[in-house]
Amino acid sequence: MRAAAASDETTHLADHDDTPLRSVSIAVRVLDCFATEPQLGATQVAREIGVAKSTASRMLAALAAGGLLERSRGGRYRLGLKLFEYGQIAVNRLTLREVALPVLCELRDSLRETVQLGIPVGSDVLYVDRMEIVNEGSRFHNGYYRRTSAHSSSAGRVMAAFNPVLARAVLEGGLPRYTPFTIVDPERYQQLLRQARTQGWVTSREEVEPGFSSLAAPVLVERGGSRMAIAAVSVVGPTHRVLGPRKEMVLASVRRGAAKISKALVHAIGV
Amino acid sequence: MRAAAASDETTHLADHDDTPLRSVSIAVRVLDCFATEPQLGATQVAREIGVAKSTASRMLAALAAGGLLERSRGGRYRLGLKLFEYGQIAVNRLTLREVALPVLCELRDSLRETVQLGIPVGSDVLYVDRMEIVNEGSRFHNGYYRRTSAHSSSAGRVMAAFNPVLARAVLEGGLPRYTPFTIVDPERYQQLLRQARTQGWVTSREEVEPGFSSLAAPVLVERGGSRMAIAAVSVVGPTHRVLGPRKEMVLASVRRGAAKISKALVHAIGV
DNA sequence: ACCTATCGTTCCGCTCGCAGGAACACCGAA
DNA sequence: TTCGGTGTTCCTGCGAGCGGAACGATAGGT
Repeated sequence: MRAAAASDETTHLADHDDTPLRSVSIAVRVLDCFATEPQLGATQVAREIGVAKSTASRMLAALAAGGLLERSRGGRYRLGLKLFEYGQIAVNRLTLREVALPVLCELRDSLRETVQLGIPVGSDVLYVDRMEIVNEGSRFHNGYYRRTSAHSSSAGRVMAAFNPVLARAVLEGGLPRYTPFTIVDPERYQQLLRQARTQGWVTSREEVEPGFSSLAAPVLVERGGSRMAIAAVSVVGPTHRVLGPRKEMVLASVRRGAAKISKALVHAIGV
Repeated sequence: MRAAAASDETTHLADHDDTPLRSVSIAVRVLDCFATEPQLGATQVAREIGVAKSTASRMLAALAAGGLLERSRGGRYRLGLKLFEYGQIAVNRLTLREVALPVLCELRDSLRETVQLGIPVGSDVLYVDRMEIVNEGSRFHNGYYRRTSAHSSSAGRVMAAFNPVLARAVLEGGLPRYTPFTIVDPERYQQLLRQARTQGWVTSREEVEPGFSSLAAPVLVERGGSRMAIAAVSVVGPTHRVLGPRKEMVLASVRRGAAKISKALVHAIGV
């Protein structure tokens, strides 16, 4: 997931030493630690990024003073709500989201299933919007809005089919396994991409989380003469509900919604 | 916001002079600039926080290298999507949100109006969840999830009624005017708080945005023998839809939902 | 097309903030 | 209580980074 330093870790500070502002760069790396672990102490952070314990402690205190981190009981730290606040500002600049909102709402209401809007980030898909419904009992708690590897989710795969940059990033990043159904063979994956390219949609049968499946259609924009995916609309729910008898109906709705967003984006400037 | 450290101690006007990690503290202040202005250049940031232009430029470059900022055309910067990603992680640790999710979904579906879940932050209310519906044409575009002054929104006022800390923060922070209907008189405000305390709910008639009104009920938890508001459920929409003939029905649903969340929180540990 | 005002970036030297190690305070478990 | 663990603080030298000025690039006014 941290594609930046994926190549070769090598504890000596080679990884991106061209860093201006050494302490700021350390601060960012401290923050990055919390992407995988919900809460951490000074010692663990120091070990993770390879600095002195005192340095980590000071850094944590400084970030907490700035509101980017918060203290939890036991002197440990966790990401602060200020990040949520700023994150909302960041994501709200996407006109994509604004355009997609009514379409996603309508989809959610007519299908009565959870609807997502994902965009490619590195070799992952980041869900920038999600319209939830109540799932009696079980819930899709893959974590809200977390990044997901683009090869296993339907949204990621359908975007890769229509986005060479993403496809290459996925293949270079490898295909980790999440469930027994996850596609991990690059050859098979590319075959699925070709298939997706011709049919214009993708399903993912319990490849991310057992019991849950999804299907997705791409949001396409004209870019340099060809149509490229900049986002995808996906519907996720218990397998029997989205890939069972309702599959054709759900699929038609999702494709129609994605197409509507694509069309609306033509008249919008920017992404 | 910075009110956290503004309690009383340390030096008088040097509001951030106690800084550990000077450059990290500057970096945070740079980020803070983007809370009000969507995109900024080095010169504006330098002027805003009072550092040399070169310093601001280096800081912006470092933050962009870390993904907290992104470059936009024209060499300017804006908040990066990584903040959104981390922000989601930060907000997902709130068990409040998890508990509230099904209730909010149900409210949204039965009322067919936009439903929000807010928590107090400083003297503001921060909306940590929002269930949207399609509002034909006009939309409540107060900006998703932005903080709102707690005195004018129904969620903020009902929380203040059941949360002395928030009430004091609001009164100390002043009551800015947003629309001709905004309550700006502290005396009148406190009277409304007393009224809210007895009736257990609050309405806000176009006090935040013309044409839109809301009503809210508090999420209460036992804290030190008395019941204190830690959140509020609010419904917002065009005035005639939420405060018109449907008002009593909407109000009953909101109060029932908030009570359900309060009850569910008793059996949950943490916040 | 020229010129100019203003932007963002880079260079450089002096300085002072900070990394690092060790000592300290503290908590929970054995 | 002891002990291994934590987070925090104190100190010092050294080098990272701040500020000022110089440099290209860009845009708008003329």
